[in-house]
Amino acid sequence: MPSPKIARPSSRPVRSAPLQAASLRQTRRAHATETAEDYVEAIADLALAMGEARVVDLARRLGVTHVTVNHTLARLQRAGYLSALPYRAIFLTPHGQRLAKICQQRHEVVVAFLQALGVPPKIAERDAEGIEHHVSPRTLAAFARHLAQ
Amino acid sequence: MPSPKIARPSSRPVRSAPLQAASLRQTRRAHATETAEDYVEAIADLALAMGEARVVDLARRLGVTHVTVNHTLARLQRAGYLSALPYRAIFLTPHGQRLAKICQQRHEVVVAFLQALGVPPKIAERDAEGIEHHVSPRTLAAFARHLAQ
DNA sequence: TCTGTAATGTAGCTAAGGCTACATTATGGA
DNA sequence: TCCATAATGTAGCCTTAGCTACATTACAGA
Ligand SMILES: [Mn+2]
Ligand SMILES: [Mn+2]
Ligand SMILES: [Mn+2]
Ligand SMILES: [Mn+2]
Repeated sequence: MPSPKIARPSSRPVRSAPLQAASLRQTRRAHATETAEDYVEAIADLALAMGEARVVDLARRLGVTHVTVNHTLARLQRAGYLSALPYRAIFLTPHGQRLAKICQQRHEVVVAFLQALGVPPKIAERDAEGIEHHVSPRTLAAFARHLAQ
Repeated sequence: MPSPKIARPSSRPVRSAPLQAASLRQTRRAHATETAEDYVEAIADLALAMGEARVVDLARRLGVTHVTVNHTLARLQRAGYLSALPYRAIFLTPHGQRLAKICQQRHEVVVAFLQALGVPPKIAERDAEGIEHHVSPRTLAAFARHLAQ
């Protein structure tokens, strides 16, 4: 063992090790589902806007190459979020549709909330794309409450 | 080419493909620096609380094994955030200290802001751990403004 | 009907960030 | 002084998520 372990001389609010560890675990868990959330949301958006979701459109919207899209779609199909046949459009399963709806709504609330705080629209959109995945139901409710004045 | 590309029959606010792609790129960029931010913040906290930061303490606080800590520390050392010698404590470089200070302050603002909205402390802490990395300067300023009433 | 080309798919690479299992070192206390 | 053991380090594995380069397919229009 190194040595002292004396009490901290600090004044800053120091989170306990267990709470911080739990928080970081939760953040990593959120990142693990983040890709699924963004993909199903984009697929639902495209289906609504253009009738169907194709790989190129997804690649354009997600800012990645079509190779990355293909690779990820295979994983999401294995996970049961969507179905796809070679050279055909992509369709959400009921499971994927449920997730998409939740994500669309949460996305809108986060963007609206940031804009209500005075954040410019494009910056609000940018920040929301990351923030949304770390907003718990309680926090989302607080955002909605604030929006309703 | 598939076919129609007819105008969308929707009413939902649909973000443009370029804006959404840019937002997602920014989110991925944030995730790339997120580990560095959490590590230097934890190292600064530990240095203050216990005089020095050791691998076991970091592992406990970050909720990962000491192997993961070692691996990541090697990368962060290469990136110039910290210095470490085998079997010795870890120290932040001036570069790392600068980043740590920014992250500590931002973290506190985000937590305080969520709590001010009525989010319970532990949930605020949990969500903040993820949200903080996606809060732009403009949004952080908006949070601070709201805190100052 | 045929075909040029856009869309889609595949092979194979990189890096980050996790892990278990095992090896090595440092040191507090007997 | 010396050693048990906690701390630290290393080897090697996995998954996700990017990429380039190249192969294949589908289909709109000539
Ligand atoms: Mn997102
Ligand atoms: Mn979104
Ligand atoms: Mn964090
Ligand atoms: Mn994130």
